[in-house]
Amino acid sequence: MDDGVLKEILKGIKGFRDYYPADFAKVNYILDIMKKVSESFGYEEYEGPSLEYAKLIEIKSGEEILEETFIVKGKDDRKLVLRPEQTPTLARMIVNEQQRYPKPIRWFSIPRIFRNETPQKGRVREFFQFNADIIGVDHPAADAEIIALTCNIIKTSGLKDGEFICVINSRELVQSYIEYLGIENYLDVIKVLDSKEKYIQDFIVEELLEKKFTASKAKEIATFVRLKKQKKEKEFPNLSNKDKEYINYYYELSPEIEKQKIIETLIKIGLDEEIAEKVYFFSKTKGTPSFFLEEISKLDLGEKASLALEKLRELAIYLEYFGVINNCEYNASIARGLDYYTGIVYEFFDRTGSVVRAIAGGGRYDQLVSSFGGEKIPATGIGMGETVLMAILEDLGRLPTYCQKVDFYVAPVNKKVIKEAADITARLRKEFRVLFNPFGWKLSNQLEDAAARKIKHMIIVGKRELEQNKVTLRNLETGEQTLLPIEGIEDELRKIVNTE
RNA sequence: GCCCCGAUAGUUUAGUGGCUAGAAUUGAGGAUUGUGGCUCCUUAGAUGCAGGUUCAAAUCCUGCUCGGGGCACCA
Repeated sequence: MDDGVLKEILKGIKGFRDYYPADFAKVNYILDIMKKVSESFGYEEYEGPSLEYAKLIEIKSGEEILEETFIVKGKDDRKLVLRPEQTPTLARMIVNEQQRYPKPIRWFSIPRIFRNETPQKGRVREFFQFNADIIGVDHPAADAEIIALTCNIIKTSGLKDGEFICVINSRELVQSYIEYLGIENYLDVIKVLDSKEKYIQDFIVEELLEKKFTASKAKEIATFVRLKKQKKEKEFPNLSNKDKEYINYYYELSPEIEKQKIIETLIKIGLDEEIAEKVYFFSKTKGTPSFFLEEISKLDLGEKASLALEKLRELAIYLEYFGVINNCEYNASIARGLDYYTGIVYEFFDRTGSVVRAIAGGGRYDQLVSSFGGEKIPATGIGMGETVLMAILEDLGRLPTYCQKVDFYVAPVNKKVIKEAADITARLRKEFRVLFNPFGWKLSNQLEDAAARKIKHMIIVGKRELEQNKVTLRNLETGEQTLLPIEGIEDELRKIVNTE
C-alpha cells in the first residue's frame, strides 16, 4: 500500500471521532449527568440495536430522511440503516411488548446515532443522543415533566437560567387554526412560514440585481443583513461605505419585507389576502406563556384550535409547578421537521451566542405507536445530542478539567517486595481505584510516573516498613508522608478519599 | 450539495523560491538499586495526498482529502 493511501486511512472517517481518554471523559461528564438525572426522575434505561430495517425509518419519517442515513446491506438484500434516531426503535419495542409494562412507561436511553450530514460546529456523523419518553398518558403534565427533566440536565451540566430557552408550540393549535381558516394544504403553509428568512434573502438579492449589482455582491450584502440580525456583523470587515448603507437600509426594512413576502407567497399558494394576513399575524405570536395565551385567545380560533390552546394553558400550569416556566417561551412559528409529531412540540436553544443550532428537541407523537399496528398509545419524548451542549460548555469553559481517576498508586521499592505489594493492592481494589506498578521500577521513576498522571496519593511498599507490618502513604501534592499499619489500612484510606 | 479560511513531529510552532526544514514540549532510554515534579546526556518524530510550473517548491498553480466557520438541511 502506498503512503498516501495509508495516511488517509489512519486519519479515520470524516465526521467520526476518536475519543482519547481526556475526550471521552468530557463526553462521559455529560452522559453521566443525563443518566443520573433521569434516574432521579424515576426513568428506566433501555437500549435497542444499532441497525434497523430501512423500512422502519422510512414508514415513520419519510423517504427523504434515508438520504442522510448510512445504509448497510443485509444478507437477504434488505436495506438496513445505522439508526438515525431512536424513536422508531422505541415505538417498535413498545408495539411488541407494551402489555408487559404498567403505564405510564418512563424510559430513557443514550444510543449512538448516525447521520450522514456535513460536519460543522456541534454536528458530527456519529454521536450520543439522549432520549427520554413517557408512553401511555395523554396529559400535558407528561410533556411538562419531559421539559423539566431536560432543563434539569442542561442546568446540572453547567448552563444557567437565561443561557438557554425552551421554545414550545402546539402543532395541533397551528394546524387546527389554519384549517379553521378554510385552508386545505396546511403543510404548504407551514413550509412557507418556516422559510421566511430565505424569502428576505431572495428579495434583497433580486432588488440589488436590478440595481446592477453583481450576483456575488448582492448575495454578500443579503448575507450581511442576516448576520447583522444575529449580531455577528463584526466578523465581516472590508466593506465600502456604500455597501454598509445598503445593509443598514435592508436591515431596517427587513420586518416589512418579511411581512410582505410571506403574505405574497401565501397568496401565491392560494390563500385570500385577508386570510394570509391572519396566518401571518398568528405565526408571529411569541413570548412568555402567559403573554402568548392571552394574545392567541383574542383570536377567533374555532373549536379544535381552542381545545389545543387549552392544552397549552394546562401545560403552563405544570411547567409552573415543576419550576421551569421561566426557562420556557411559547412561539407559534416553530414546527420541527418530523412528520410524526402530533401535538405539543418543544425545542431547546442556546442563548449565549455560542451555537445557533438546537440543543434538544421533542414533542408528542400520539399516532406513531398505533401506526405500527395495535391500539393507540399516546407518547411524548425528547432527543438531545451530546455535541451541541458540549460545544457550548466548552466555549464557556464550564467543562471539568481532566485527571486520571485513580485513588492510589502502589509503588514497591524493589523487586523483592512486589509480591507483598500485589497482595495489598488486591485487598485495596475491593474498595478503591488502585494503579499498581509491577515492573520493578526505581522509586524515583515511579514518583515521576505518578506525578505525570496527576495521581494524588502513593502507597510505598518497602522492606523497612514491612518489618513493622506498615506501609508509607505519601501525599504527592504536599510531599507529606505517614506510616500506616497494614492491618485496617482501609479505614484510614477511606477518610482520605472521602474528604476529597 | 454550496461558499470562505486553513493544513509543517503526538502537541504548540519557525521557515515570503535557494545549505542537511529549526525550536519548544511530549515519547523512549540513561546519569540515579528507597523519595518525584529540577538538571544533564542519548534517541525517536513533520512539510495531508496527487499532479504541474521551475535549475531549484514547505513556499507558486490545479485537483483531491481532512479540519474550522457559514449557507442549505437538520429526525
